Amino acid sequence: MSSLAEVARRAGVSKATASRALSGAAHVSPAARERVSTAASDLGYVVSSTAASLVTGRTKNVGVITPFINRWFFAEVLDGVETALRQAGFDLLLYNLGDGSGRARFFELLPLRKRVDAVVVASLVLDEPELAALSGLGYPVGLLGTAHGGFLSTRIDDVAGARTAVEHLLSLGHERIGLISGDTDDPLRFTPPLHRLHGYRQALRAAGVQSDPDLEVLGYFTIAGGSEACERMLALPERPTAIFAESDEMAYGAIRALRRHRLRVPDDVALIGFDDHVTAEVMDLSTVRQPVAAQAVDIATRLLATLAGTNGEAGGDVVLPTELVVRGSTDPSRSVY
Amino acid sequence: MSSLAEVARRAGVSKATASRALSGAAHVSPAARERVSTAASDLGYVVSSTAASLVTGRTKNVGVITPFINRWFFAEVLDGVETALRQAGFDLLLYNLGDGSGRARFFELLPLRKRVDAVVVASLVLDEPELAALSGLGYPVGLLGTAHGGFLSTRIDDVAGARTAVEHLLSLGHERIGLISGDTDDPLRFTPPLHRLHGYRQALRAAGVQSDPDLEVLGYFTIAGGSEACERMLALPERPTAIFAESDEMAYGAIRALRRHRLRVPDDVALIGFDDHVTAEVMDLSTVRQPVAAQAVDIATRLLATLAGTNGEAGGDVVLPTELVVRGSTDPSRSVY
DNA sequence: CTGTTAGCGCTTTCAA
DNA sequence: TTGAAAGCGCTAACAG
Repeated sequence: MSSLAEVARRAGVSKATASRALSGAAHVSPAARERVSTAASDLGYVVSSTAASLVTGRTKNVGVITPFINRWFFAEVLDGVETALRQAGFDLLLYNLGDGSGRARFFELLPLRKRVDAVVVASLVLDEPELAALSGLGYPVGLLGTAHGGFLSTRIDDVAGARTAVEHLLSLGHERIGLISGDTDDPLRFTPPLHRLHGYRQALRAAGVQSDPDLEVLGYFTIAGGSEACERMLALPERPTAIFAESDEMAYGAIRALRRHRLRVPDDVALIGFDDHVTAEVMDLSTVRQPVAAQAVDIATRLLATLAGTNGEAGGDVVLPTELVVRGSTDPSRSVY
Repeated sequence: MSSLAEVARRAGVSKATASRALSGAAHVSPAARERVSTAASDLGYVVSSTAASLVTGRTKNVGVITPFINRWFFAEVLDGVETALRQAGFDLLLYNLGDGSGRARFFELLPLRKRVDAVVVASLVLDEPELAALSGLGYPVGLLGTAHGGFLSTRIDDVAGARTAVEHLLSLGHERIGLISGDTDDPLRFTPPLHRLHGYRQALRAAGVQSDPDLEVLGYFTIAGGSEACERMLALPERPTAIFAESDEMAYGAIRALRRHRLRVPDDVALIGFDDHVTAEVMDLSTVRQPVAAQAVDIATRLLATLAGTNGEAGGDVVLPTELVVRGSTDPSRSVY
């Protein structure tokens, strides 16, 4: 592997000039620039990012912290962030928390210290010590899916999205509407569970519909959890005529449970999810679409702008719109089957 | 951010001793070791990986190259690899090719040069120049999903897996079996399309069933492609009684098409996929399960062992088993609905 | 426009 | 067991 010194020697210039030419800096004669770049390509030279980082203090790496990777939402986020970073010449360093202990270890050790220039936090609700730890790093931090004073953030309005879903069911004449929810008690989880629950209750209240605690069942944001939650609702003395699941994946679980009970969707029970998961269309599931990749690109781009100093005081918190997508699971006339 | 020099000063030793103590090297007195580690934690010291890399030549980074991120298979791979790397104290640098031009740019620039110690290639069929470029890097390379002489690899037997799927349909009495395939013409794609096609044909031949080119339809490994492929088969003068889709996602597309035509699964057309995608169970889809995370962990672990010099000549190519999973899409008696 | 010089923070001989 | 010193490859003043 050739070094800058060899390139400089071959081009007949000093290391400084070679460095300037290669980095596209000003004050280099066209002739020198030309000879340097020829020498570099002849030698197959690549700058040692490690040596460059040591002197500049910048790594050209952005750390991305996720609670999971193998879930549709996070994979989509990673894709969006990676695309934005790659375009700007940054590398993506992936930190997956995996579970509670992984999370604790991460915030204790902060393995990304001195390894990144900025951090993207994907849909994690951070507690105060965690936030403090991240701030203490001194890097710009971008939050995706949540907002917190002083941090850059991009998200959707989960409350409004949930309200839209429930209003759709109400407009169809349903009043006994079940909710398959996430866990709001665990303070370390995402905000969606909390916000989508609020939206659900708001919509019912606004419509003058009495809410029933029995109809709010925990589904843990998984297919299996959604299935069990639905089963529990179906065991009620008076079962719901419609269900809002806080995620499409929980809605899939509900579909399974409903089919087991030989109940037809939407004739016996109407169903709407949230996300517009990649398979929602084939499942013919009505849902509230959220722009995942767009959120990822937005936060990454703005973080990069901050790093480059070109942010120009652009607002700290961006809220992207959601959209109701009506399919066969609430409207039989739209059923594709 | 404190430096090694400050730690050394605070502990009353030289930088050399501090470095040795911190890295757990031998020849350090217990007393010195103790004082150094106290000083380090007092100061909140973290080694500058960048400076360390510059002198050792090792980065503690592993590059992972993927064609996509936002597809179930690759997200699962990333998760497995990340877990294995994290455990060994390595960071994961993500390189997503995205498309043909991204791929070309990647192999031309090789942006991971001087940034990683090893490379994992996830389910990409590399052509000779690409393979040469990767080899030329001088890093250990691990292939996931394919094998190539001289490289470490972990994969499944796609031919055998496909054969199993088709044999299952044959055992059910089907003879007119359609195939929804991937694109075998594009030399830059995965091997699965090619291998699963072979398995399909092998199984038919072994059973003495005449294969029909009209029944082999391109589905491009997407839901939409699977749907269109199925539509085309249903338009044939004599439609198939069973379909093998080379991926679960294409099978989902087929389910959609079949429902549109009011055909029942499996009564009118039996259907089997490949992968055991996370939603295959809720779709009640029979399939051939492949251990994705296990493949990822295996290749990452062995790559790390090679790096550590502890590989001990462990075989270069590991083939993990697949498993037939029978559900309601081929066996009505097992239907969960 | 170009070259000289001084480190960035660390590991690793080599000597003591 | 410990320390001094020499770089790893590069960038960024500072002169010229």
